[in-house]
Amino acid sequence: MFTKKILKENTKYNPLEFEEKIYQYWEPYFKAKNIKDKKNFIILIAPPNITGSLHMGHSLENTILDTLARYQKMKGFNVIWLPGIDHAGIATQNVVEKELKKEGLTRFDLGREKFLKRVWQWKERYGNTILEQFKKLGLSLDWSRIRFTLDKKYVAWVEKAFLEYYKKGLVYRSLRPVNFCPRCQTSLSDLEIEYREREGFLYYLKYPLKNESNYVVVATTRPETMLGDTALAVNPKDEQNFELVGKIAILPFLQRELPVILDQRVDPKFGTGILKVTPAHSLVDYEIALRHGLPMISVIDENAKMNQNAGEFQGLDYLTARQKIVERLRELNLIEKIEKIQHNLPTCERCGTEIQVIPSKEWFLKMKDLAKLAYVAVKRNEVEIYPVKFKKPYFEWLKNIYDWCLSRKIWWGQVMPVWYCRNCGDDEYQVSINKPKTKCKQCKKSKWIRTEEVFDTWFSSALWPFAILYTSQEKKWYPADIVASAREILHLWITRMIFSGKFFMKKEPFKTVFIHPTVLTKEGKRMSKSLGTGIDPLELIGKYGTDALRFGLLWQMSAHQDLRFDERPIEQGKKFLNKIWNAYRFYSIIRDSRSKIQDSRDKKLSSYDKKILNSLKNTKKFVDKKIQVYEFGLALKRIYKFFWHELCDDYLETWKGKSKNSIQVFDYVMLESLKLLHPFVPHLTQLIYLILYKQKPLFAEKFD
RNA sequence: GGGCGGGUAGCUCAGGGGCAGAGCGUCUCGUUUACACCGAGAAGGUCAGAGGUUCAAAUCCUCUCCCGCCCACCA
Repeated sequence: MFTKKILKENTKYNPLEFEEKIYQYWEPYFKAKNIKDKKNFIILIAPPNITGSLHMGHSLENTILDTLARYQKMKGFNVIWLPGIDHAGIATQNVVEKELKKEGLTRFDLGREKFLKRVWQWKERYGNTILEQFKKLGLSLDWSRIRFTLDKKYVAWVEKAFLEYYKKGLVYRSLRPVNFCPRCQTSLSDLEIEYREREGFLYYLKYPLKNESNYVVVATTRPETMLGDTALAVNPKDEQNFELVGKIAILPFLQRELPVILDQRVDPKFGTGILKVTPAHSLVDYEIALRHGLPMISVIDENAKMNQNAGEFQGLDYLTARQKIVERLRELNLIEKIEKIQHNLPTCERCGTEIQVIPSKEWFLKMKDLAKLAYVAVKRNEVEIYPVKFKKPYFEWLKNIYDWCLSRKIWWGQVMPVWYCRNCGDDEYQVSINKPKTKCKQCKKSKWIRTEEVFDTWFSSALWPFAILYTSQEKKWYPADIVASAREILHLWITRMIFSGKFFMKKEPFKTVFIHPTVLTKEGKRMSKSLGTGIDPLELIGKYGTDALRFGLLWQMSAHQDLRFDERPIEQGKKFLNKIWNAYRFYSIIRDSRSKIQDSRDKKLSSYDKKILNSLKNTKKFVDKKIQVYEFGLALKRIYKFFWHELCDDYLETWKGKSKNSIQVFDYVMLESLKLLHPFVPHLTQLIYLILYKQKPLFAEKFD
């Protein structure tokens, strides 16, 4: 199929003509299996979202891993690397909701069941798009084992894990203020919130003091939450306001008595240094309330409207209520001043709606002991985080961790194995995978209905390593040797995998975490679709081919430094491919023109032979050293220099005209160079191998 | 606010106490049978600024200025 004719006739190499064919040729050889006498090298993929489309981050991350995979294969390891995708709760639900919106529908019009059917349809149709795009990167993944986080087996793992946590007393249900998106109608974790800078006002409100003609001035951006105030607080170091401590302020409108307390979370420099404590609608205030035993009074509901505790303002939207309250306070002469300020508004990462903090009954996972497991695993180097500078934020996060809110009130996701009593409501519950046979303690009946709450997506992906690697068939594949990840999911994903693995498997899920560089724009800004600063890797593949893209990315990559993306190295890569192509054309011509017998008589090595052999040896040594520390850029640059300048410009030139070089050395150097190039520019080197050498995958060859 | 990193040739970056480097770009020359997606060569730098340590600083220390990334968050 790939004959010498191709090599002879093409003075230029066109990657677009061959790369797809080469990939098809490889696919059967990507199958993962256990091999006797070979040590495994296991790579854990970061499953992309089913809504995703290939971006530079994926491209870099997986190019690094594929290069490593091929390199390790050629070093003699049995490499295992399985593909998978994540159902990505809110992200996916939002995509389908957007689709519905075009038809003038909301998910509530369809109802839960029909909506979920629709999401599954969407998943069947588009869910594998990103994996198809992964193939375009040339990744050596075993496509016969695609895993999905809502596969039957996977779902079973997640349920089992939750049940196990529950039995050990680590799961609890509690009323607690959570971040809530009134549009998505779901609670959100801190990590799903985006702070957007907006112009707003800082209102200085007067709270009269009990039995005094004086008043206290409190600054707030959200006057409507005052109706839920249960205290005022000042910082213990704040001498100016210290005299207020112990006094009682009176809440306007509702006449509630608010004690003035001390708490270190208060910033004495903000506003007047006095904080109004609203435990139901602020996470910081809730923390203060816990410390001081303050009551929690909710005044805003899940639709961002004022509820029955809001007195005369009940039923108003929170913004309208804010206006009304300010108006009324003005009438009462209880506003000192209003200042314009820039502040960061918490918004829903997915839809941009302003977040409301409201109390909600949610399921929590106690983090104290689990955090310790994760902490110790890295402290003892059971898990190596590289570059090491990421250890510090890792430890800090674990030290200051809060309990993890596991439940979500969206529709798309894995439903929790929780049952509520039909008669008595959600205060009576059972945690069980199947419908419980027990009776409700209250009504003594057995009318259980399953909850509609789903798990936080990250709870499910935290189990990814053993859910995909530790199946009956492939038990030996846990733990993995390496996982690569972007910086921003260190806590969201990596940390949670570590304690999950330690808790359930009693063993770390991977030995090494490589936090790879972030791909920035040429101006050094973040690449982002919404900002329009992203560059589509597929376009670049269409323009230069996959090998060139891989070359360009790796060329720019350093293990420690973020990369400002530049297209020129990709162009350079394409030129390099042509150089390689022509070098082997030349080799083929020379090889054909000399008979083996004639040359094998000459066993003495020329100075050129010695020089190139020495250079090859040094290059290999250098490359090996750099790959071990993930310096793929430096490794590639060394190979480039060796091949282009030392091999082509100097050594090959000595084969023109009469040559006293050894043909054995020539053969050896050309084959070893091809192998050395392969992990970096796989398609081209494979093509040459098929033409000039064997009908075999090049990655099955071992380095000499 | 906390943490991390960067500022070296026109551009992208390497180097990390001992003669300032690479690739791309620019300029000059070269159409000899692998490749013009090429070859030979050249120009181009106060290593952000100031101070210090040292026989010696781009490199180590202190400060200043500028740029960025991640996390937290302003009531």
